Amino acid sequence: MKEYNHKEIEKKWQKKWKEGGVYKTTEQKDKPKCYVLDMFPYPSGEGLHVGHPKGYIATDVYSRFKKMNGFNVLHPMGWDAFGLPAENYAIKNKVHPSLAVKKNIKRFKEQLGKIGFNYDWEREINTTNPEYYKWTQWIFLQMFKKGLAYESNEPINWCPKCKTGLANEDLEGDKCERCGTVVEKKMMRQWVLKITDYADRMLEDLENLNWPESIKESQKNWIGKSEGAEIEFKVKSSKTNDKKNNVIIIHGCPSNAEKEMDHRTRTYDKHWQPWIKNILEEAGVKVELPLMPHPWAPKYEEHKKVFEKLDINENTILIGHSCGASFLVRWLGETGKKVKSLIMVAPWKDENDENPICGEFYTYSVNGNIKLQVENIIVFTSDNEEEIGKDTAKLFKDRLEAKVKELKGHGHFVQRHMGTDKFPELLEEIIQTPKITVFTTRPDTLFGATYCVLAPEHELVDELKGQIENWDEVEKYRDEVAKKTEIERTAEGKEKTGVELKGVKAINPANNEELPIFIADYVLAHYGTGAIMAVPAHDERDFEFAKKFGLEIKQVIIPCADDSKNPPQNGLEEVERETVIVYLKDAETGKYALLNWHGTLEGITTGIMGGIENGQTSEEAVLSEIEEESGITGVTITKKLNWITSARYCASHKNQNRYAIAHTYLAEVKNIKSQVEVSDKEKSLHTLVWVDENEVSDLLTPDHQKFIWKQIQKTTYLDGDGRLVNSGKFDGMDSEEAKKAITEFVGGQMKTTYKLRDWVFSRQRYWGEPIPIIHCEKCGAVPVFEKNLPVILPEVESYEPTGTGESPLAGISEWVNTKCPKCGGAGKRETNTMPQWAGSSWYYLKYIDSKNDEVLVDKEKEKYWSPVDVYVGGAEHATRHLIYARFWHKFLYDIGAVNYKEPFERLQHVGLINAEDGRKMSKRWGNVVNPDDIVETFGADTLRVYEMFMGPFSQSVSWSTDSIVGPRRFLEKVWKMHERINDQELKIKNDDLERLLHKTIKKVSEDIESFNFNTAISQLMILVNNMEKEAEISLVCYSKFLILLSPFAPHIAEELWSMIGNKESIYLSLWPSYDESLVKEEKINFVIQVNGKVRDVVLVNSDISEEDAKKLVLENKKAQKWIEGKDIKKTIFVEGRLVNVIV
RNA sequence: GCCGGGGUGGCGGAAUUGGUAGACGCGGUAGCCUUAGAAGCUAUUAGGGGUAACCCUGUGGAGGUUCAAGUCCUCUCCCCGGCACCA
Repeated sequence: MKEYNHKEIEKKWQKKWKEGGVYKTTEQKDKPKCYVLDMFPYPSGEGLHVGHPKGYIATDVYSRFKKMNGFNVLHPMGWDAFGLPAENYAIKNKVHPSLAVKKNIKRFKEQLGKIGFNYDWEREINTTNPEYYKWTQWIFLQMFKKGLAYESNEPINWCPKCKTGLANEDLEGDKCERCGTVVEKKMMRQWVLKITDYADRMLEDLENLNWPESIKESQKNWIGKSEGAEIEFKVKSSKTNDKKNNVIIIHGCPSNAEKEMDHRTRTYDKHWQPWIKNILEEAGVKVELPLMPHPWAPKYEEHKKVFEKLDINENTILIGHSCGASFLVRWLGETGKKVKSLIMVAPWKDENDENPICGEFYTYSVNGNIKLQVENIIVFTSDNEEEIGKDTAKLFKDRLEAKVKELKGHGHFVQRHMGTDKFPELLEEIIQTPKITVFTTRPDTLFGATYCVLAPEHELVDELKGQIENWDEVEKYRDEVAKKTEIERTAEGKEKTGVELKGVKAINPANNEELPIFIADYVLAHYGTGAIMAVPAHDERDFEFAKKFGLEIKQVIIPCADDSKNPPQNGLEEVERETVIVYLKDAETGKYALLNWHGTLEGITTGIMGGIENGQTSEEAVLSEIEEESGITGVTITKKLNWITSARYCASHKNQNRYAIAHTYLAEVKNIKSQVEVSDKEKSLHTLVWVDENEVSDLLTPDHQKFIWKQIQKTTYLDGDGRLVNSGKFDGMDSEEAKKAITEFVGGQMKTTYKLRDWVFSRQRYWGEPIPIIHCEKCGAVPVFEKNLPVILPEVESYEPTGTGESPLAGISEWVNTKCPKCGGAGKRETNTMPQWAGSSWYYLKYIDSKNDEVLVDKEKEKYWSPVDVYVGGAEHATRHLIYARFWHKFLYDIGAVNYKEPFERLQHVGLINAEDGRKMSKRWGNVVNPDDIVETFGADTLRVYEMFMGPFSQSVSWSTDSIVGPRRFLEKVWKMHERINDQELKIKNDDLERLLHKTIKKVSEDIESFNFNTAISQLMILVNNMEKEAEISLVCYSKFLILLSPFAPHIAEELWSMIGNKESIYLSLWPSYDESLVKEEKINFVIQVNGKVRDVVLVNSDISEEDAKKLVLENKKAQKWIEGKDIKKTIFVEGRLVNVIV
């Protein structure tokens, strides 16, 4: 028998497989399919190291296994060759990227070829082929057409070394993920994809994917959904408002004019006009409310004289009520006077109204043919349908609406009777109050907001410039912040900084309190609304800021802990109690007094505590409780805790649940001698103990007391839910309920916010897909006609980045200058290219139909092969490739290009292989192991088995050339065993071996399915070790074993397979099945325990009955030794496993 | 800080999901074979005690539940990965 010569065997079979075309994808539609996919590599110049193939070996094993189990298998490979790595390599080595890529691909393919993969190379794709990127461009165009690709001018991440803009996903902290350079913010026109539109769906569909939990978490985190509310805070200025607008109110004709008029002031106090005048004047608006002549019988001619004397100009807002409104319309129509706004309040009366005075509106506007020079018209129609009749009201409203549209083209209608006391729309129009819109996830804490913070960049700051008294200081701070990088701004543990905007205040809409406004860099401009309400009592960051700036901290949530030892019982009445808890310190020893409770509360340890009696202050309650429970007097209260806490528990002696609100104190006593006698009753309830400070937390038993103790030591904010306090009518409400209630109360909006930002999609580099857009002066950004795709990446003399923010493509005028596809005029091509992630966002679809030039992918084929059944790759793609690809896929689903909502059904992480020194394999460290060398020395099969055997597949491990001999020895054994095959003997003689074979088939099958390759191989080794002991090995057993081995070591398996007389490739044979009855052991090692300790192990039939087992124990000498002379209390029997005797 | 995954011999790692802890492999030790080495083969290899039969201890640490805990619960320490002033 010849030696195991791996070189010869591997070379021979690799050639035969290629020539025989065994790995060509089969597509019989009646068979189930299995799409097994690797994350395709970018072909770097360094070639493969030994870590790269690990994932490819796994997919190879898996797909071979599936193939032999009757599946049509799709297992393709391709190249992700656009992007910075290839381009930088090309620049460094002074070759054109396309040449470099070609060369690198060739080298990669050679290296992969030596390992013996079953890839179907007929479906190979390359993202840099025009036939491929035609479709990448096509997808972009579809997105553009759906409004998902847009141009934007925002500060983006600019890497000064790579000289290109980067998406958020391309950063590691504040550094470029590629080169480690700190990125800058740079304003730049860029293409952006609206990935945020898909945030919710990507989040939702994550649930059903068979993906590692860690990746799902990362994606959830990255998408960062949080639900909260947007709430508006009005800004009040202490300076008089310098608004240019003046308001003139023209009252109507009160139904009872003479009676209602205050004859002394000659105004109508009971009407809304003086009220609104007050509000507006308080807000700094100049208001006139002229008294019109003959209020009880108004006449237009009289009004006209008054109008002419008023200061009505283009900044004027006119408010007319009833006939006042009608006269104004007529007057404006007649004079053509320009005004800013006309607000008509209930200018009603139908045209048949016999009162000619109020009919003016109809005469001169609805029925007349006039033009008004008014910027904005607002009409409040009456909703008092009873008064004017339903039909009339509707008719009137419809006509009025039509008329105003005709007059101005816009204007809006609010159906509201003016007798009510709220008309915010009206006031908004006039006052134009600046507002801070904040985003919060905790609207329940609104009453605890004690200041507001804007991001320094917030545009409201500019708007308020005139009102801010310390503008110099504000500007200085903004400059400082602008200079910092994101990381410097957000570094943890950094002292909070900020500047108050003096002269302006925010109004808390919940309680109308005036709050100071700050700008501070702890508030980020790009998240939420760029503004927050600060609730220092319940938010860590606000708390720190408030402490530093000495701002008010106001508790509005009482945290509540249900006592786990004594939880509230369902169905019992809940009684609220005000209580005190005090932690008393002995000033001399530093120890604290705690109570160990007795009776029904046995086992409970607390601080000194008790209820506050009627008429007592809480301080008095503290002193009296200490005296009653400990007898100690002369106590000084040293601190009242800022926070009120609470607990719910069951007071079983009173048959009630209690909600105890606890005021907490620290107290100290200097001389414990001055004691009074503790009553017997108190003594029977508890014992006082003194303990060290660091023991207190461990000893306290009720959860909320532990919590309080922690709060005492931290003196910090309270996060979490609870009941509301200091919150007006919401006091006592649970925070969860209050979130909605308070948001509604202040007219806020429930709102969902995401951390995910839109995808910055343009790169200012050469080596990428050209963005298929033409810019035309007339038509703007125009898509290239689909029939003109692909837009070929032109040859260029210098492909190095320009650094000016323009791609090298911008320099090729003959390429840039083209015709606008829309108008035929002069147009310029978009010169930015797509990022590296573009081509990889959909490549898995092209494998399905790689040669199709008509469509992206044939839908029928896609329906058969999609989704990818198993996708194998590194965890580093969690928040880039895997988010982008899901986004594109969902988009393609929406436009009907694909059949399924998700691209990758199951995802498996491949753990990295580090170098022997534990570091990453890298040229830099000189610790790279080249697979070519391993294949040369040990063989591809050994490499494959070793990499699968190293450890759990998803875990990273260090390479060890020493350990590789194990798998090699294993294959040698397999090889040598061939000598002992008895090909006459078809049956396995040895029953045990047959059972082991079936067990092995089962285990290996299950383990490959679940990617536990290491244990599958270990089981194969066990089988081989046992087969080795046999003098003769049956052909059946050996054949089945070879099939089990073949996914891992295809070359040696194929060679031995043919040596035992098979003509067809082992790849085409059927995976063996196992007999369930043979998987179970016939005899088992049955464990005999005494008191839970193993005392003996005996070989018995696996179906031993409980009675036999018990007998067995009594007969067992070793067990008897432990049982003798003792009573058997209990015997536990576990079927097929053990018997345990308790004595 | 938050989220996720871990911690088992000298090393990589198994453990039927609560039932013999250390499978399989590397390494080590002793022996066989050999002129010698390599390879191979045999035995042994968690730690401690004992001539031995055998006994005790043991899965980062401390408690707990259970007849029985690497596995479940509570607290705690350490390592790896992700996110990080996200309101």
